[in-house]
Formats: sequence, C-alpha cells, structure tokens
Amino acid sequence: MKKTIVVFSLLILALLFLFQLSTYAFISSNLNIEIIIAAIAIVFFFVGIYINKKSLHTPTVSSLEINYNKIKELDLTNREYEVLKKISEGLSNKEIAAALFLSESTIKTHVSNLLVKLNAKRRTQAVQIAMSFQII
Amino acid sequence: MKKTIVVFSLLILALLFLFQLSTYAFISSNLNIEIIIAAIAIVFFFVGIYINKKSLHTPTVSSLEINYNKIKELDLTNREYEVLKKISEGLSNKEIAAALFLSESTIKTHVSNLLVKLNAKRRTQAVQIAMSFQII
DNA sequence: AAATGGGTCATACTTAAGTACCAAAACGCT
DNA sequence: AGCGTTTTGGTACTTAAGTATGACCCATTT
Repeated sequence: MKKTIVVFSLLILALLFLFQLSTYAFISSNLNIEIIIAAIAIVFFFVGIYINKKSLHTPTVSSLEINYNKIKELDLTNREYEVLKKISEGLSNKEIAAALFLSESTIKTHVSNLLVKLNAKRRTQAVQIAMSFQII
Repeated sequence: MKKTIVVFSLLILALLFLFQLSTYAFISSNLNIEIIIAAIAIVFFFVGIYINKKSLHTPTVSSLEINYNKIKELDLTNREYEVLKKISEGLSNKEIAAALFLSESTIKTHVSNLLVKLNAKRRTQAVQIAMSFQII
C-alpha cells in the first residue's frame, strides 16, 4: 500500500510538470508540442497498465465455474448431485446418509444410479469424471 | 484475433485524429490545448489497460503447482505417493496393482499406510485431503 | 555385523461399497 | 384423477476396501 501511494505521488508530480511544460510551450512556442503530448501519452499508457494490474486483476485465483448444462446433459437429479458432492468431500455412505437425514440404503441407490450416469465403476472414478466435466 | 485488429485500427484512427486536432489547435489557437492533452491521456490510459489485459495477462488458467515440501512433511514415500496419484485417478486397488506391476496385497499395504499418514479414513477422503494440501 | 527403512507379498479378517430387484410414498404436470 | 419421475427404503447378495500381523529382500546407515 505504501508503494502505491509513492507511485501515485510521483505520478501526480510528473503530470503537473508536464502540464506546466505544455502551457509554457504553448506560450513561448520554443518546445515542440508533439513531444509534450507524446510524453503525456506514454505516462498515461503506463498508468493504465499499472491500474489494471493493481485493481482489475488482483485476485482471480482460478476456481472455475460449474458447468450446470453438463449436469442436465448427464440427467443427474438434485439428490444424485447432492450425493455426488458429498462423495467428492470424502464422505462414506453412512456419513452422507447422516448428513442428508436419509437411510444408507437410499444413499446406495443414489450412488448406484450416479455411477451409471457418469459411466464410472467406483466412487473415486465418479469424482474424477465429475471434475473433468467441471460439475463439482 | 480479428477483434484485436479492429480495436487497434480504431485506436490508430483516433490517435491520428487527435494529433491532427492538436496541430490545428496549435496553429489556430481556438481550441484549448489542455483538452486535447486530456483526450490523448485518456486514450493512452485505456490503451495501457487493453495491452496489459491482452498480452501480459492472457492465459494463467490456474493449474496450481504441487507442494513437494508438504509431501516430505507428511513423510510419504515414493511408492505411497505413486499410489495416491493412482487413487486420485479413480483406479481400484487391482487396477493400481496392474499399472505398477505389483500385487494387490502390496497396494493395500501402501493404501493403509497412506491413510494413516494423511489422517484419512477412506481413499476418497485421502484424495480430498491431498487436494487441499495441493500435493496432487 | 547389526540396525534401519523402504518395498514387497501373504493370510485372515472386518467393514464398506456396490448390484439387483422390488416397492411405496411424494411430487409435478396435464 | 392419472401419469411419470423422483425420492425413499428395504432385502439379499457379491465385490472391493481396509486392518492387523508377520515375513522376506535389499540397500543404506551405524
């Protein structure tokens, strides 16, 4: 943050200097106006780069969006998708049942249907496939 | 790419226009020079932002690096880490055994040790934990 | 030479996961 | 009200996963 303040202070000083110079050049006409304009252009060019780097593109640490169309395409129901997310969190069938207030039998049914729809043989593979489809 | 060409073409036209205007203002003195300079500054400011966005920060589509220090910290051996990666790919113990030319017993041993070291109860949880540590 | 750690494999066992099949309640839709 | 789908749950079974324990080989270290 201190660095930002210093940069902006220097920037303001540079701009003031340039504007003074441009006024001087306009009055006395002994300095080429194009050079002044070019200098201002260059300064603002770098200001644009700096602002963009600082404010517009700071975090954005990935975290890709979920492909909801793919979920529909795979014909996953709400419950199946809920179970899939729990599986990806590393929960057992019993734990998922407890988390969703259901019986383990129900979870097994959902998991079985899930594996068919995702064309997976195991829950670990289902997670892998789901990640490749970006649905979790 | 076509969009880039269009943007740059428009940009060059705008700059030519501004420079012509500045020359006109310099000669006839009926346009305030400060306004011209401000216009150029604004244009170059956005040029800076655009250039920065296009060239300096294009890909970076995530794909975070692996935390090898964490692997050492967890005291995972080479074989255990190999098995962990195979688990995360959704392979069964039998499939991992076939892939690494080992017996299923050996894989089970490695998996068991792996779960202890990662403090996981199941292979799915191990994958989850490994991802949170960014070691896979 | 003995201890150590990594890797391999086996047996025996328990628990979890997954399949197949069925059935009923619940819900949305026409 | 009737239809189809979702959701729920059960039984019975097979297969996979995971644990515990012991054993052997091999390379490195003490």
